[in-house]
Amino acid sequence: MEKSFEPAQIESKWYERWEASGAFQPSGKGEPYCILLPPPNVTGTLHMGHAFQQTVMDMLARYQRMRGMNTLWQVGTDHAGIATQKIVENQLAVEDRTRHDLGREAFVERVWKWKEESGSTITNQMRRIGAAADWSRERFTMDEGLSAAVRKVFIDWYRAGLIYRGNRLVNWDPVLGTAVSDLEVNNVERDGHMWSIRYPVVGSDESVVVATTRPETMLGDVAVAVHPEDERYAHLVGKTLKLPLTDREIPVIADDYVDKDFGTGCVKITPAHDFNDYAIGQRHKLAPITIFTLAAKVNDNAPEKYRGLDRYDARKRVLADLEAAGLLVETKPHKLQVPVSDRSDAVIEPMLTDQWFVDLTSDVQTDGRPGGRQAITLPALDAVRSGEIKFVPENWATTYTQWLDNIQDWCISRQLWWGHRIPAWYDEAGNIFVGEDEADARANATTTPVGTLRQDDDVLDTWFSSALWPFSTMGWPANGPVKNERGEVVANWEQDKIFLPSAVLVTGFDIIFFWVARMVMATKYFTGQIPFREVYINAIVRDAEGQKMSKSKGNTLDPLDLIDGIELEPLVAKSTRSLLLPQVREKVEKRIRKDYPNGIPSIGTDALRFTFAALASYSRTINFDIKRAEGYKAFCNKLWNAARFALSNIGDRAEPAQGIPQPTLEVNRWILTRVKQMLIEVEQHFTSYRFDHVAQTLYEFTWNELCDWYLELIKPVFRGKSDDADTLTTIDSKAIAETEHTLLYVLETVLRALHPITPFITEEIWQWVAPKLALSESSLMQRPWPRADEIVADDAATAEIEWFKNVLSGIRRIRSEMNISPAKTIPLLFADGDASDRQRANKFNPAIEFLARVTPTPTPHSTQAISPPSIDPPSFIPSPSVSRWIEPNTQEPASAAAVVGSMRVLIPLAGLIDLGAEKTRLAKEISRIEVEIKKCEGKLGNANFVANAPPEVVTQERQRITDWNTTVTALREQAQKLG
RNA sequence: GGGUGCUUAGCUCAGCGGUAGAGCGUCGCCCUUACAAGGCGGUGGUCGUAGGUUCGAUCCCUACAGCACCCACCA
Repeated sequence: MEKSFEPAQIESKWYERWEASGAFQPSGKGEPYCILLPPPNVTGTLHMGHAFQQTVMDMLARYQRMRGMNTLWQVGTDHAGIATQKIVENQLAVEDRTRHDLGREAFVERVWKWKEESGSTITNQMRRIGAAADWSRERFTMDEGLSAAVRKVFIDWYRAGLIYRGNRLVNWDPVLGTAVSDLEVNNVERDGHMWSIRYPVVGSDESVVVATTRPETMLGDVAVAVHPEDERYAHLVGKTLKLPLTDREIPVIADDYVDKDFGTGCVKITPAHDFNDYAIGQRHKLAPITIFTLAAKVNDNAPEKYRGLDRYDARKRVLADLEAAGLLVETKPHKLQVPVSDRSDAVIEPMLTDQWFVDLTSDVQTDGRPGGRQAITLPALDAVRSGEIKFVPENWATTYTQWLDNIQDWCISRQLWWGHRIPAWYDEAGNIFVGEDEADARANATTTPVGTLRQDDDVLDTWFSSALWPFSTMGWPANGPVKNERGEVVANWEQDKIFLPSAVLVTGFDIIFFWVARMVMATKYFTGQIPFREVYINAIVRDAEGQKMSKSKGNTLDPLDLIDGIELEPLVAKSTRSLLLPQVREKVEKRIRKDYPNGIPSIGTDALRFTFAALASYSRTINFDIKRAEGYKAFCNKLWNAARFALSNIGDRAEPAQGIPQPTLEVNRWILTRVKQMLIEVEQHFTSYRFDHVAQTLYEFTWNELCDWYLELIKPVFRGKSDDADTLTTIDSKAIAETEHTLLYVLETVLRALHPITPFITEEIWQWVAPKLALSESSLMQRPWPRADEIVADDAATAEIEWFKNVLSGIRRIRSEMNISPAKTIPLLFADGDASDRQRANKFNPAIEFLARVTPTPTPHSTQAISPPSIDPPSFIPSPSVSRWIEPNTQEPASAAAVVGSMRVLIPLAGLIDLGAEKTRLAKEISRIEVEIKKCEGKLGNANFVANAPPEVVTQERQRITDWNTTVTALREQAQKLG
């Protein structure tokens, strides 16, 4: 093995070997366990959020696979309608062309070409994270198989009356030229104005004043509304107003939507460009007047002078004209929420257009069939309410159910070219025909088509196909095997439906509505099953200061840069490349030079994954700090070196050790006990998705138990090995053999337990370890998860080792506090204590001498052969009887002391220790314990405590006070001896 | 307006009814033959505020304050 851990050297080889071995595919044996990858946008590149989420999925998949589950991690990518179309349109823009220059067919072909060339960026990056996903089943939402599912779902829902086409007010993105769903609109606070405009009453000197943030929409006003109980305006209801700047007259209507106390209490009503106004217009049967084109320019319904103006130019003109007419009463600054398109940042314009909708709100259809609420929404709601689907952390269930309780119909048509084209045709009379293709649509027609049929130009919302992911990827609705474009079988519903429901969905809270809810709806409806049993909502990754990562802030991190490391200059270059504004570029560059003066060090995949695991508590954000990742790289190095230590001490065994060790030495029995506890905890934490605790448990075991203690404690055993083999007694070689076996077993077990988090380093080390244990598997990936119940715990051995650790810690503390060099050998004596202390001191003497650098006891017969030990079972190595013990009532040298139970561990002061400093140290220790004793006495002196607290708590408290008293007595005695 | 979180050591976070923990940082001593990406030891917290429940509250309840995020919004 190399001297230190070099991730780059070992990561490159293992992934390909694993994948080639078929280890990523379902074994076909055991209980099905499926994880669905939220298909990333095919346009995407891996960011920290992906890396985190995928690490979580990979840990689960690897863990369950080792546990013997028939594990499928289903992967694929999403066609991402708008995002992908935009990329290719941007390419065309460079050539000074638009998609319309190419025409639909050629454009779509070009997008496909782009997808073939660039669409696997993100999946290749996933491989660098170590994702053990089944790539042989990789799917794309526009695969033929998945497209067939989309068509069937659309047609079935249409025929069930659950999809309808309607002329409705929708969120229109005038830049992208398409409708978007409610979810794709963000409300952004902007500084604007509130304008008050006077509308004269026809045939009167009176007038009303309305307030608006969008004065240009007055051109489309159809009424002014007041509250029905507003006495100020009661006499005007039913009267007519002169709509300024136009030749139209509009009524005053009464509607209790109006808030009497807001503004003037009068609201202008523009049903064609405002959702609330639309509802009011419907209630009062007022025909909406659309005044904008789809590009948000004023149309021919407005007076001529405004036509063709962009909505913001129109606003200026309208205001100027109102001002000139003396009808602009007031202008004041006003903060308002502006609806902005998620994809283009364009301000959304509500527009009346023909669109397709999924009914999610009606209870019963006019013909008596169940409406969308009954058929789709409520089953999705019940799946979570009933607990059939569980959210982790569970409070997200509230978010889910509240959204479904207030859901609107889902606008599924998009005026794009890239996507699943809607399987609907229109005849020349405007009748609708839906089917797999034109022939099928005709065959299923209920009316005779008039003239030729023309297919709907629109495509479906990207999320429509994502909603089907849990069953479309399993081969639904085909009867037999589904093949990809290369002719390989990727799914077969008859076999693969065992993976439905999947075990857990790992995803971000931001797509609970977009995706999670819709998968439940569609999967429930079409398969009768839930799509997944649990939904683990992962945290959002922020920077070290808790700020959102964004390119314009310059605080993003590329997971691959963390893995590979990157020099400062290339980092600056790549971080500023896509930034357009010079001042932003400058700011970002400055920040990067400040944050990473030396670039980013290479952390390696394993350390990055360990960091993600360690951060994955139930908190909803995690702050990623490179410092932390560097700490976990150190952990990897620690593990690496522990393995080197083990392997170099064991050397080439003639015969490999096999099976689970049954050692007799306490130190070995103790570490096995600790391994058992560690495994039990790790399993619990996996079950509850507490990856932070999984990581912490493994970290602490590996570092604080295995490395800090076990490896140190067995050094005295192995020290015997370096001696001439002839001088070893039988017991020595037995002790060495069982220790080697235990060490190998423990190391191999911890490698298995760590493998889900750090697959690369564990595999690499395992390859060195496996031959020495005669393991038949060729890869750690094939090893079973270590079972805690195979290991026997030994509490007695644990008590022995705890005693020993206390003695050693006591000596170390004295050394440190008294400034005795760790290299200096010191004398050691024991006093007081009981019989078991004597026995233990005797037994552990050689280990104490070795590990605490203690002067060996002069043994009268040191030249003679070592006598057989009187203790059974043998300890580290057999020990001659020692003469460290100070008998009662004998003179003892002035010493520094540590107390273990009732025993005093003494280091004689002569020449080593400052008497005054030792007195101070003792006094401090005594007063600390006295405080504890006071606390205990306070509790036990309280009759209510003794009467009401659980008996075991009272017992525990009594035990504590006894222990403290023992310790403090010994300390006081020591203090007194020092004078 | 409705909802959901968070507030614990200098920083980032666990803990959650019965002795306040980790990592990083910091301080001291050590290049001790697995590891200086290391070892050993130390420092550091009246657990946001105020009440309540309880024998006992960082933990449960109530109110308040501050900070986030989500949803819906008054023209």
